Amino acid sequence: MHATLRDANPELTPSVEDYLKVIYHLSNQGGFAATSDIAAMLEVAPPSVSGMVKRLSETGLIEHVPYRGVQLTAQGRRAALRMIRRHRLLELYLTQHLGYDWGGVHAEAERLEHAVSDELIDRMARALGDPQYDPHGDPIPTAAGEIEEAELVSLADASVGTKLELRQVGTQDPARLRYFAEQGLTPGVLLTVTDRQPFNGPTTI
Amino acid sequence: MHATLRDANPELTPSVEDYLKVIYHLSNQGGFAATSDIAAMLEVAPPSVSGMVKRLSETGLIEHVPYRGVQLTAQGRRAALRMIRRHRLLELYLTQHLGYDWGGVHAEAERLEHAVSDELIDRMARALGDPQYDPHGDPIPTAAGEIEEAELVSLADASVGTKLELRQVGTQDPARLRYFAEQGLTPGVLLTVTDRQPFNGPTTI
DNA sequence: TCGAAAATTTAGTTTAGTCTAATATTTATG
DNA sequence: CATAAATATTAGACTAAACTAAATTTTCGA
Repeated sequence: MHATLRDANPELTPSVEDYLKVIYHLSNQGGFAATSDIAAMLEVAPPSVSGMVKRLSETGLIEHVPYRGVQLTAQGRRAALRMIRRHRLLELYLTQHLGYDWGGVHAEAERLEHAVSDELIDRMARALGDPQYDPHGDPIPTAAGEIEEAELVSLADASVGTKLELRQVGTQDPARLRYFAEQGLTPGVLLTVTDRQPFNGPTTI
Repeated sequence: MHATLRDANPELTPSVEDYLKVIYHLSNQGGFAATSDIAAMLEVAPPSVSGMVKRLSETGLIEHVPYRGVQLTAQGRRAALRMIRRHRLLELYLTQHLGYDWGGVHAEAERLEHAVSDELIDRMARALGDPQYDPHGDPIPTAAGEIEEAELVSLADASVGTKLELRQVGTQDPARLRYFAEQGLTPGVLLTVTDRQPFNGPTTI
C-alpha cells in the first residue's frame, strides 16, 4: 500500500481509472451512464459495476442515482480527462515515433495509460509538438484538464462540393482503420465531396 | 479474469514479476535468496514473502527450501530475465529518446516494465539499434532469454579515484544488508573511491 | 393497467496480496 | 552446549475487485 490517507491527489487503481473513462464516454452529453452499459464496455458483470459504483460515489468521483445511473463529479471528470489525455498522447507517440500502425496502438495505450507518469506524458507531448488531436482526430485534453468540445459533421451529411478537413474516423475496427489508412484517409487530410451515391461514400481529393 | 487455464505462457501479476526480479538479483551467484532480504528489497513484511513464496513454488517458478531460502527454476529465471530486459531497454529508451536523466529513469521503468508488450519492447530495442548494454554497462538479456554474466570488481580491489557502480553487496548477512541500505548503499548507486584506510571502505560520492 | 421482461442491486463467495501477532526454527554467543 | 537473538513460518484479518444466485425495481407491451 502506498497512498497516504487524506491525499489531495489520491492514487487511483487501474480499475477505477477504467471505470471513470467509460463513464465519461457514456455520459458525454450530460446524461447518465447506465450500469449495464458500463458493464458491457468493461466486459464485466453488472454486479461488479454496482459494487464499484458504490465505492466511487463514496470517494466522491461520481454521483449515483439508484436504478437510474451515474454521472461524474468535477473531480471524477478531471481524473477521466487525465486518462483520456494519456491515452491519446500515447497512441500518437506510438504511431509517430515507434512505427505502430493505426490499428495496433489502442491496446498498447490501454495498458500504458495506467503506468506512465505525468512527466513522461509531458515529455511525449513535447516530442510531438504539443498536438491537439490524436490519430483518430479526437481532441487531446490539456494537462490542465480542458478539452475541446468538437462539432463534427458526418461525411454522410456533408453536401456535394463542400471542402472539409477529415478530423476523425468513426470506427474502432482495426481492419477498417487500416483500410482507410491505406486509402490516405487519415485525420487532417482535406477532402472535397465530389459525389454522393445513395449508399456510397464521397470521393477524396 | 483473463488468463486461460493451462496457458503455455501464463500471465504473471506485476507483484509476481517484482518478486522474480529481486529473487534473481539476490540468488545471482547460485545461492539462495533469503526471505528477509526479499522482504527488504520489496519493502514488504516478511510474512508477505512467505505467502508469495508458497504461491510461486506451487506454480513452479521457484524452489523453496523452508528456513533456508528460494531459488529460481528455469521457468522463473526466464520470466525474471524478461523483466530485466524490459527494464534496461526502457531505461535506455527513456534517456536516449525522451531526454530523461539517469537519475529519474529507474522509477519510470519500474512501473512501465509491467505494462509494455513484447512488441513495444522489440520496437524500442530496434529504435536503439539493438543494444547489448545499458549505460551502466549492464548486459541486456536477449529476447530469447540469454544474458552475459558480468565480471564484477570487489570494492576492496578497486584503486583510489576509480568511478564505480555498486552492483551487488557481497554479503548475505541481513543486518549488514540493512545497514548498507540505510547508508544509501544499494545496487545501482555510483561511487568514487576517494580513500583507502587499511581496514576501511571507500567513500561514496 | 397489469404482469412479464429487463435492468439493477443485494447477498455471499473467491482470489491475490497485504498486514500484525504468535509460533517455530535456526544461528550464534556466553 | 544451552539458551537468547535472529529469522522464518503459520494463523487470522483486511481490501479491492471480480463472480454467481437471488431479490428488487423499473419499464413496456398486450
